[in-house]
Amino acid sequence: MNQAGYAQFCPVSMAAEVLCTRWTILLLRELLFGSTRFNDLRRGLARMSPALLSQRLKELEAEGIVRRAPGASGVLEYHLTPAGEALRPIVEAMGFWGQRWIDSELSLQKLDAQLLMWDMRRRLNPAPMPRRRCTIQFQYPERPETERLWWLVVEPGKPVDLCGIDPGFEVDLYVASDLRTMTAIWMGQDTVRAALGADRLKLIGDRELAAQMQTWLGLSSLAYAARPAA
Amino acid sequence: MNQAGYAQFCPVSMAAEVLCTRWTILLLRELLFGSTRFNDLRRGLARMSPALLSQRLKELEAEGIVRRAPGASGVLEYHLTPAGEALRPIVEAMGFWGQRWIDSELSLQKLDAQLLMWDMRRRLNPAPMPRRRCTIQFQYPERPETERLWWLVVEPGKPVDLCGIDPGFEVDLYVASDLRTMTAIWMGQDTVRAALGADRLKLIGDRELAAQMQTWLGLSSLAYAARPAA
DNA sequence: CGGGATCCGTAAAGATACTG
DNA sequence: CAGTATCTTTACGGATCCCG
Repeated sequence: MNQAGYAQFCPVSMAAEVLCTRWTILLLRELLFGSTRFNDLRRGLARMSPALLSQRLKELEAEGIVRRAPGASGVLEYHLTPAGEALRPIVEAMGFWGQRWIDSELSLQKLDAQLLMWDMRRRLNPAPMPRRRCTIQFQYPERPETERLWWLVVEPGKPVDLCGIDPGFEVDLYVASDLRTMTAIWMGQDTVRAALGADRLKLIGDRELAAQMQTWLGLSSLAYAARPAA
Repeated sequence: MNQAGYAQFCPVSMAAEVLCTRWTILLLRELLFGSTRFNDLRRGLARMSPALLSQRLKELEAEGIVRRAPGASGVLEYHLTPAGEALRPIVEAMGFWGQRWIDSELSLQKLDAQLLMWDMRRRLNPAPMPRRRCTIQFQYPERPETERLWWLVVEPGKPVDLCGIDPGFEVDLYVASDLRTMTAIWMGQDTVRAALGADRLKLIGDRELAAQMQTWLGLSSLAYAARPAA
């Protein structure tokens, strides 16, 4: 973006020089939503090359938005500084605008199972689930093999685990739908109940877990801006 | 920015595809601040090529953010649609963030007399001025010739006029300073009184007009987010 | 496996000139 | 006034490789 940027003293211009380069807003979204490690960031930014991710992280560090430091385990972690945390209203405002003014059909043409599952892992609410390990398998039968099957493993006291290959545990609940339906539920444009009723979603297994799905699933943090169906 | 964009259903991603291309945020700033014509937009975007400006306007029109139509005088005008007006919180949030977190020294290294004067023309408040035509000349003696002298002509009932060449009227007030000082005043980081006291600003002419300068000058619409001097 | 660096082809943007 | 046309420079994407 730079070769001296826009050369304007206006603070909008100064901010745009920092924020409006390719992938930067999405990288900040991942950091604001809690990812801290290089390869976790990559999971939310599937089509961003690692070279560019590395470059952007360095730029954000130089601009005082990101701090790079080894975490508890000794592995490098990237955290937002106060200046970076202060960007949250901007990223949220962009999300709300997108929800309100972009045709949801356009969004639903850009399905991404990895991004959806990764975001679900992050927002899943274990509170209404049984106090034991629960394994939930998601099936998207129409997708290519690499993104057809996913497992979420929820264990009390541990972070939720997302697997793309069978973790070997007995499955408590099977969730089957097309990826579009699950994405629409996640974005607040559809509901578990409506999708079940219209046969776009099937739940097989633990009755309790199935009944509570709308609750433990949570929703995208941007879902509450959703436009009511036209 | 595109070759299929980011390929993510997330609304932040959808918004970023629209907003985070070079010059787009600054173009929206100009439209949000009230410019409607191609060459007026160019005045606020000095280093943007007309080819790219034309391209961006077409893109924004295709995205439903800008409407292109002939104005009352028959000349083409660009206006924001409701979807475009809804972007105001985002652009404002970026301005506030820039004011709060970018070192003002960095901003003041990107002085731009044309941008400053054009913004002053837009925000000038004629209310405290005499009820007759007033001509104010600004001098930036250290600048290259093309941006050294500016005239603001304020006439009751007419839009404020900005000239880069002598309009020929008798000057009511001469304002002389370095461009940095006037920009800092405009951004709320300095005041007329302080600059006068420190001899960074000189006012010659109508006493009344000079005394009221801080009032009729107005300030950048982003000035109230200014960080107090360290 | 985490965290990158390198190389090369393509796409976007800048500079400048020109036009209906 | 409201843009095109053309040419050069820069940024980005994608594949591959490296190293602790």
